[in-house]
Amino acid sequence: MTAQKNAGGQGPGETEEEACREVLQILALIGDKWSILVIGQLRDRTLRFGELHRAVTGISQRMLTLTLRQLERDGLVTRTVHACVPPRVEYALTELGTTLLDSVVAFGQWAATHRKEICDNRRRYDAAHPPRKRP
Amino acid sequence: MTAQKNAGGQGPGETEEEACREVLQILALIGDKWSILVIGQLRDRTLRFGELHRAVTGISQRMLTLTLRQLERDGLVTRTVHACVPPRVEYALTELGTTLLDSVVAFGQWAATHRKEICDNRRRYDAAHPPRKRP
DNA sequence: CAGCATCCCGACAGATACTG
DNA sequence: CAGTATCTGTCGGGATGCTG
Repeated sequence: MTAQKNAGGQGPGETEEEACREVLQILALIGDKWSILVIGQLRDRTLRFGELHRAVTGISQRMLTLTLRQLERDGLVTRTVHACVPPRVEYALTELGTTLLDSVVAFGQWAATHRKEICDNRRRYDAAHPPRKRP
Repeated sequence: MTAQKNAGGQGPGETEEEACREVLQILALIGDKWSILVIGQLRDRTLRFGELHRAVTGISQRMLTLTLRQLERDGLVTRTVHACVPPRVEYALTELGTTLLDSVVAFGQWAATHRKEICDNRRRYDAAHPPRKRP
């Protein structure tokens, strides 16, 4: 099925290399510590900056801003400024953002399913490979 | 569906917080630039260290070693040393590793499908938000 | 061949202070 | 309230050199 293979396929002068890089770049998005957490918070309702800041425990103001900017840039969230005082800025998931979240959750299923197994593997490995002795 | 919710669920004294952290940690695994590339190379055959080094373009010896150690620790790949000279070390995907790859590929579908859309969004955003003027 | 040890640099996260 | 600006420390990761 070439149509399948070419879903989101390369453009005319585009190499597979380039496409691969882009995909990796997108994968990195979900590896990002904060992105998924922020998106997760926006799952079922729009939130204000401060609400997000409180909801995502541990994130700094700076990181929240940067993360939101990136998500906005990618078209995963919308940023709506209400012209009033005090300022009121609301963030919401776009449809694209929702589909991303769904996919990530699907992958999260894998992680949840194999979490224990992986942790066990780690413990076993660490037991078998003790931290260097210094005689 | 509580059974669903508890797939890979928490142990006795384990908080949801901790479980969440672990899942995030696993998600970070695939955000890692090299992990997926290495795993991808091992998709259909076992490879030697040098072969991997050549196959994964751009990776440094150091990063390849570290990546492989992490994957081995997590039980995603096996490391087999053949006692001969010159040394011969072979890496292969475990079953767990295979299921991970499958899941990642599934997510990769999402990325491939929306790649263009995201890139367009970025271009549009960058056009609308020119890099700061300094008067 | 496979891989560990060391040095080193740039990127990036956190804290803090200031502004529309 | 919702940011921006700046400084600073850390840390990932590349290059290099040495071993089993």
